[in-house]
Parts: sequence; structure tokens; C-alpha cells
Amino acid sequence: MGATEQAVRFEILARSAATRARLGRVTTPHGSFDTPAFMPVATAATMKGLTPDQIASTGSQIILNNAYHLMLRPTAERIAHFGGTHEFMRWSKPILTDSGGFQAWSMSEGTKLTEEGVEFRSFVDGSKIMLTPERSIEVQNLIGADIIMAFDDCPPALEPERAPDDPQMSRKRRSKPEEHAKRVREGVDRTARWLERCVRAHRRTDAQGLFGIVQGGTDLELRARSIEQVCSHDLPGYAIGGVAVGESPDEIHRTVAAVAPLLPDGRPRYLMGVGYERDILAAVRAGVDMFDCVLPTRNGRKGYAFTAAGAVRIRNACHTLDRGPLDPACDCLACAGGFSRGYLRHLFMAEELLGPTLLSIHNIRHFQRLMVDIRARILDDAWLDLERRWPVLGLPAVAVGTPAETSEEGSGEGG
RNA sequence: GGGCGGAUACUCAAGUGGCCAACGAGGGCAGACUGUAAAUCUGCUGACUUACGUCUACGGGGGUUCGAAUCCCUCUCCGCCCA
Repeated sequence: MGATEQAVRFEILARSAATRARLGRVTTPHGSFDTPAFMPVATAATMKGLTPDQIASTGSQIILNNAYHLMLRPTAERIAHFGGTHEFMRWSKPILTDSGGFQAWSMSEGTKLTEEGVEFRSFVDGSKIMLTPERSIEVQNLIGADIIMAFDDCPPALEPERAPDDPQMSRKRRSKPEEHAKRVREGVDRTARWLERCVRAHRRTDAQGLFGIVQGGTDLELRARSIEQVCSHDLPGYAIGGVAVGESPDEIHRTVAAVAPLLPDGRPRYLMGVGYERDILAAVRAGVDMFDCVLPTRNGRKGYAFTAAGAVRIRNACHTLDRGPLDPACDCLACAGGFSRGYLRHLFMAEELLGPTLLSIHNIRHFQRLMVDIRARILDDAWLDLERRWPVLGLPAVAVGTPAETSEEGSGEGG
């Protein structure tokens, strides 16, 4: 079977004349999705608080699961018992699983990294879990997503140095540069060796496409080295990993702008874990095709709404009497459904579950609407118009301003 | 009518002579979050002030003391018990 029957195919439909952006479509066993694509995250085979219908209502065409979380609970074998994750979570469109490589650093407490793999401490029962490239692929084969990711070694951007007796000032990131560079280089080469093992271990090439992951931090030479190694394998897609793991937005942009164009033109390029709207836009212009990020869901659950004009923290007192929608330009269930800011605020203040659900839906829809607009811009290159419609693109990564409130007329006091 | 016990910041609740603008919790206000161990985490919450600090405060009033939320007298209100 092999090369002739690729589980995942990519076609480029159009190219931006002014940038490196591409408009395309990825086709998988569970249907296709348009690129550039934003993939919301459903770590534990659920988009926390949303039904599949609600996820679909956001325009999302592909979502993420996390192999590490699922192998611990309910276990990959059990998901296979139910016929795979699509059946299990009742989402019939494309799914991508992350390999668990990212968890080696996001949950680095108590993990042990060796050439063989990463030894974790299960957050479910505390037992020791050995995750190797072979096991990660086996788990992902069992879970059954359309796209699976290589098990990579993803070092932190700059090692956060434990407990210096320096209370506040320079708790930033200060590890000896040579040490850090060594660690990043090690990550690059180990990722390459692990990729070999992943490719060999992959048993379902007919049903699942395996993407390789490029590492190298912000060091462009290391990135080039990693690209050479990873792209020596003919894979259905390639990802840029090790980004947005602690660097500044500028570093992210700089790295992506340099790295993305070096990836094979005919394969989808996936920037893992990114990000804010402006980060996505910058990456699209550099030629990236796929994104995932927890921001819309994680922040949504905490009352942080993304809007074209910037962030709205719905719990802020200024929304108490606001009868207007979160974002008048939005067509999501929350905005088009007529829910007022005042009501949404009430839901959060009362810790009602509908609050996180509605804001998650809104936020995902916000990102999907942005992607629709971005895709259209690839055809006409009207990037300035795009930025005009999405002021948030020009704001700092985390906007502070509160968009103009809608009127509170007629509250009829002093009667 | 008599006895006892209470009254502390938005709420509940510590504190019984100086280290108390007052523990803690809730509530409130604000912030963080980029391949999700996140319904988590952080800061603030008497007033004025960027801050140092100053002022006003522990039911009301009056005392004792260098010094009181803390001790004494008295008043008001609340609770329980005895008539």
C-alpha cells in the first residue's frame, strides 16, 4: 500500500501574491478541512463543556485530542474498544492527536528524559509511565485520529531556573546560554532519532497520516538542521514545534518567518500551539497552514472573550448592565443568540456552566471567523482591510482595552 | 424584674493592654493564561497617597493608662436562662 494511498493529502488551491500564504485543503479519511486552519483543542476527547454540535457550530473542521492524556484515562485500548476516538466522542470530522511530547515539558515535574523515551508520573494515579516513540505511535494508532504527531523532544524556550533567592526581579529565564543551547541542540537530534522510530512504528499509514516535528528553538541554524533531518522523511505534513513555549511574540514571529518557508512546499505546515490572532496572521503570511491553541477554550472558560476589538473580560464590573452582545459582528451562538454581556457576566459570577460553554463557543467562532477572513485575503491580498476589520491584530498580544460599551439607556432610575 | 453571654471591616469570624488598619474564610475588584494535570493561578480589598506616610476606625458615650478592639463605668441593641 504505502505511498500510493496516502491517508492525508494536501492540495494548494491558491497562493498569495504579496506573501507566502497559501490557500489549501487537507483531505483525511474523515473528510477535508480548509487551510489555513485553526484547530481547537479537545484534549481529553471533549471540548470541555461543548457538545459536538456546538463545536461544529463554530465552523471548526478539525479538532485535537491528546494521546498522553487519553492513554492514562480512559486508556487508548478502551478508546479502540469503542471504535476509535471519532466514535467515542461522536465527532465525525477530522481529528489530530498530539503525541505527548509537549507534555514532557509542560508536566516536566517528575519526568525523566532518556534516549529511550520520557518517564512520566501519571497524574491519574501517580504510577510511572514510560512513553517512547513506539508507545506514542501505538497509542495514537489505537485512538485512531486522522493525523498523528511524531513523539518529539520539546525543550523549554529558556530554562526557568529553579528557586533563586531572587524574589521578583529576574525570575525571568536565566540559565547559562551555552547550557540552554546544548539542550536545544540535543532536542533537535533526539527528535530526529525518535522520528525514525515513529516512522517505523506506524502501523496504520493507510488510515492515519504521521506528521514530523521540527525543533531548534529560536536558533535558526539548529532549525535548518532539524528541517533537514525531519524532512528527509517523506511525510504527509510537517510541524514547527518548540514555539510559544516561553518566548516573546517577536521571537515567535522571527522564528516562524524563517522556518516555515524552508519546509516542503507541497505539504501542510503546522505551527503547534500558536496562538494569539496576530501570531497566527504572521505565521500564515510566512506560509503556515495549520494552527492549534488552547486559548479560546481555556480563556473562554475563565471569562476572557476574544473580540475583533480586543479582549473582553466578561466578569469586569463595567458589563453589569450591558445589554449588548459580546461582539456585534459575531454570528456565534452566544452573540447571534442574543445573550447580553450583562447576562454572560451573571453566568460567570454565579459560576453557571453555561458561561464557560458560551464563551468557549464564542471564542472558537472568533478564531474561525478570522481564519475565514484570512483565507479570503490570500486570494486578494487585501491584508490592510483585514487588519482594519480586526483591530485586535494590531494590539499587543494581550489587549487591555475594553471595547466601547453599548448604551445602558432606559434603566429608569430616579423614577 | 433578675442572671448570664454577645456586639470587630461588605459578610462570617479571629484577636482579650503595645508587634493591630486588625489572622482566616467568603464576597467583591483587577490581572495572567500560546501542541490544556487550568471551573486554575496571582495581586488588591477603611480613607487619602505612586510611594514613604498621614488620618479615621473594632455598637454609643465616658473613664483608667505613656499606650485600649482588648481593663472599668454607663447607655443601646441582640441571644439564652430564671421570675
